[in-house]
Amino acid sequence: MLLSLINNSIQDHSKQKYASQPLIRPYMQLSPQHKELLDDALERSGQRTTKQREHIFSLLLEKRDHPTADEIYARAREGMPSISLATVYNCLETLTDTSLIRQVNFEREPTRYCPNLTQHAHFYCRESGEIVDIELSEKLISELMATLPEGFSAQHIDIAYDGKCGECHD
Amino acid sequence: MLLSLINNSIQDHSKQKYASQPLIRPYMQLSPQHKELLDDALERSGQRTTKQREHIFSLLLEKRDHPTADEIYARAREGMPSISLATVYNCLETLTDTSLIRQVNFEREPTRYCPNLTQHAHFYCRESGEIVDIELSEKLISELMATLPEGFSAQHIDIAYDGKCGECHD
DNA sequence: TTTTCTATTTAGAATTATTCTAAGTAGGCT
DNA sequence: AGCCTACTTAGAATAATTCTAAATAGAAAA
Repeated sequence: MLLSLINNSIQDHSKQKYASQPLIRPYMQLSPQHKELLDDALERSGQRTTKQREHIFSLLLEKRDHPTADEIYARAREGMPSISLATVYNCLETLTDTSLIRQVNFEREPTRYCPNLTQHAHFYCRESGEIVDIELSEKLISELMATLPEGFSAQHIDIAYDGKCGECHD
Repeated sequence: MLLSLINNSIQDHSKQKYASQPLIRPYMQLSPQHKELLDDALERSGQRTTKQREHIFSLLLEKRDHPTADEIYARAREGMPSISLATVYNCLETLTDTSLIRQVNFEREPTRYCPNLTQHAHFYCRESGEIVDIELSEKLISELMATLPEGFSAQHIDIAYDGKCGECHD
């Protein structure tokens, strides 16, 4: 299971036709587990699984950084040159709405996308621009919830640190 | 001291000239304490105190919600009809840079401005749109800091809850 | 299979918050 | 009084995102 997730990013070109066309990066390297996850989530909300949605989802799972829509668009075109930016936005919206990925915002910078669905915060390094996931303990989350006034209930807490990451320290 | 802050919002029209013009809301209701705070902060960073900057600052202190630039622009024009939106943006930037106010962002919505400089989180009510300051204990802040990996240091933590506020609960 | 029907994709226009530009203004300093 | 620079102003420019309308795809019906 763990292995299959890691192998996500390793491609098998062996089944491709002998290329008379220049070799392009094939799309859809989704593991069966992730494919099922995607299909189920889309079906549950009455939407179709499309090549574009699979492609975008697989890109996000493969390279686990926090790309913007533009960056995803650039990566997506490598394996699917005809995809449009509007479709990238549409797919990202669909994946977000079906809780397969989440959006991450820093100040008013372009929205970034993240396939890590565990409760976690983000650390933004001002030096390198790097964004790092910070796991949060259940205890900390419940303390944060307990801080709310009587009668308030939160569906979500968004926590963003900014400063200097380990790499960028003297 | 506390009284003078509260009285901020109460206007004294008595010193105005007998109006041959329609009476407009005068600007600059800054208490001496806040005036000094503003003057000092601006002077320290080599900038001037202007009518516009005083006006914007006083508006933010007077009504302690979390207005957007547009809302501030609308309020500002009541007492200063000739002010421009660009100036509102400029003033807000200056006040932010001199740490007299802070910016608050939710998702990619328009930036909001907040004169509360204590360490606090924001609660955004999806029902009423209300934004409420949530005070955070020192203990909680240091626990959040302690959660960071070795070698990381944060200048700032941005915490935004969203859900239903007390008013909007059944 | 062929047809039908609706969801999806696409290109490009539109929107919107914010920043930039260049010209005018104000007010402290010689 | 005149100069100098910071500030304000109106409007143009920018950039991320959403909208629009036409083309496409692929599931379901016939």
